[in-house]
Amino acid sequence: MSRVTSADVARESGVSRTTVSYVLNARADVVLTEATRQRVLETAARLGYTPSAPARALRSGRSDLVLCVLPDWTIGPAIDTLLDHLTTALAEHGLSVLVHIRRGARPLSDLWRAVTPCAVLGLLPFGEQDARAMRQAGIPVVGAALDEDPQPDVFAVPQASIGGLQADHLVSRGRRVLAYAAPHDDRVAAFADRRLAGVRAACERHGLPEPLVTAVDLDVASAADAVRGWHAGGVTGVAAYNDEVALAVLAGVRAAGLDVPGDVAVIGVDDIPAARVAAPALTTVWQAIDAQAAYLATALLAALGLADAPPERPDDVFHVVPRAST
Amino acid sequence: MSRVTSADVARESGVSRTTVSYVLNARADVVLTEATRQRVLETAARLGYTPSAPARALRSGRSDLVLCVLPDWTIGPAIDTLLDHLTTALAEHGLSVLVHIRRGARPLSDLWRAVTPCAVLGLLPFGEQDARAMRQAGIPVVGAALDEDPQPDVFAVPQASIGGLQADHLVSRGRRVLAYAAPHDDRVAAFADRRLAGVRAACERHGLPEPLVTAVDLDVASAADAVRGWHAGGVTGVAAYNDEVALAVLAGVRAAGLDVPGDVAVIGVDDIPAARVAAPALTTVWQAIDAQAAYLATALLAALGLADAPPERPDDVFHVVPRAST
DNA sequence: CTGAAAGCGCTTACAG
DNA sequence: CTGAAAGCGCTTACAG
Repeated sequence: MSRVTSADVARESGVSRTTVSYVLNARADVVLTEATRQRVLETAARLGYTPSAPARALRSGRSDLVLCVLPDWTIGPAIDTLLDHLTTALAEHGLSVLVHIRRGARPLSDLWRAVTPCAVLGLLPFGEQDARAMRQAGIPVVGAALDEDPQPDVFAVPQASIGGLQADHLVSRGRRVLAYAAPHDDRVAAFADRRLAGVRAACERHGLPEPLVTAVDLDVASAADAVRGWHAGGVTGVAAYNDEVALAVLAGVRAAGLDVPGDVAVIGVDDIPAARVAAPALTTVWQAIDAQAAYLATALLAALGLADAPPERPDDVFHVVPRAST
Repeated sequence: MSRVTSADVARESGVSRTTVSYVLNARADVVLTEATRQRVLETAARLGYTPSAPARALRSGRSDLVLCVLPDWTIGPAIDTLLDHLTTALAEHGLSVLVHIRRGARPLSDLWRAVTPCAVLGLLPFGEQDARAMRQAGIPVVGAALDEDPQPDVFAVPQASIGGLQADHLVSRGRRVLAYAAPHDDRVAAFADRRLAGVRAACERHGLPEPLVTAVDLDVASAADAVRGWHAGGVTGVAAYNDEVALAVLAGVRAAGLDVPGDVAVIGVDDIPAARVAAPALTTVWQAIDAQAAYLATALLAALGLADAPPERPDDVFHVVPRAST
């Protein structure tokens, strides 16, 4: 049982491969008799014909694969949701998602040259050199990035604003001395630093002292140490890098014999399922992953000339979900 | 700046494309002068030559893409880790991972026929028809599946054993009336049912009554309702589908004014970061995702004749991590 | 309105 | 030891 080709469909339909190609690609500029069209379509379906992706790619110099480059750290549930949405949205246009997890400093160029994707979606900042080379080769590059990326076609979630939102919320709860619970994982440092910058800026804006910054491991002992340090420094509000760190801080506060939010208020980022059922329920920053995914998908389709409409930047990208911990 | 082809390398090196192909594919059965070999290698590097994946795929009828089929629900952090490991392990052999998230009942056949992957990795059970068609087309199919899959080349995490482990642990803590906290999400029903079956079997083995089964939403109210029901039924130990459900149960116990583990012991599955810092710290079943990923990668490479050694089934696939909640 | 022919970039029998 | 030629499956000018 070898592969069914367009030649098979042509022979069975009594037409040439050219005609088969015209029919199957629904070329509007070519006029065909309806009878021929129907016959070819019917034969293709009956034979279970699927065009060979490699052959099309070789012919056109462009595959129908979208190369999706991920950072080598896990963003958590967000990345799952994002990929899920992207895969679905792109599949509707016949595009498949090829996931590449970026490891070490191995150059991206080998991969994209080999795969000849029709577009590249970066969920992390590329090296400038890689991006330029891809654009030169005519491959649209769309990406999510950190806030100060200068590319106009890059959708950046303003990480600093997330920190600002956290700080503003703590201030609205009457907290005047803040701390930042940083992650210990260096791989997320780029994100953590920008969120911290947002907290810093907000403190300055509100005329508060600089926030105390402490790295917190995801265990009770580490968090309790941090909490004791902050308490000694008069801290009454803690902005955590994400919900996992925030949950560790909650545990640290308990271990230190203090009360949330009485002694110290805590706010995270992500709204993971565990946040809602924490003790006390964790206030957090919710991110509209769906909207971000939809934006990226549309931006990508637009870059390929496949979108119905240009992408609309989502406006409510994130907001505070107030709960008992603040 | 158009693509660098093997013809370019041939011309620059003063040899034929045949020779270039022989050198670059390091064919052991062909003897070439070392000088020629070096010259070709050097030219290829200087020109930045990358063989066209589509062209190779068209020629050989097989791409270097591994199609990885995921279920349409998110398994959580486990899937991230798994993909991460797989991508890395396969990249060492020049293989790329193409992720496909299964949606609805759309047939898999279109995708694999179009992509012509060199292998398919299923992280969910396939339809028997799809699997047979792929095997007939000569595409190795490797997969993780639920426990009672009959295929010998399928690596199945025995889901029922996870439930059994949970129940055994609760019994070892002196609990004689158990409940099962099931997820509300139908998409994970296949997993949940098998884990529950394991709990049931363990209860029978220990001469305990049938476990009470209640679906628990990931919020306090739903969990509190469930807890009150169980308490009225004399339940003293709860096995939860996963850690997220278990954390909800902890919150429900608190809301119901009861004590963990005094009144009721709780055990989850996954060991997510939040489990360790929960109040009280959550006992859970740890799964060796790394080992599973390594096994799958090796099994896949073996099926392709690329592995150094046949895969060794990991033995410690999971074990209980005892903490304060039991 | 439809077909014969070329060519995308690669590898591999087959000759020299 | 190396080269000329064919062919993987597709699409698209170019002729009829």
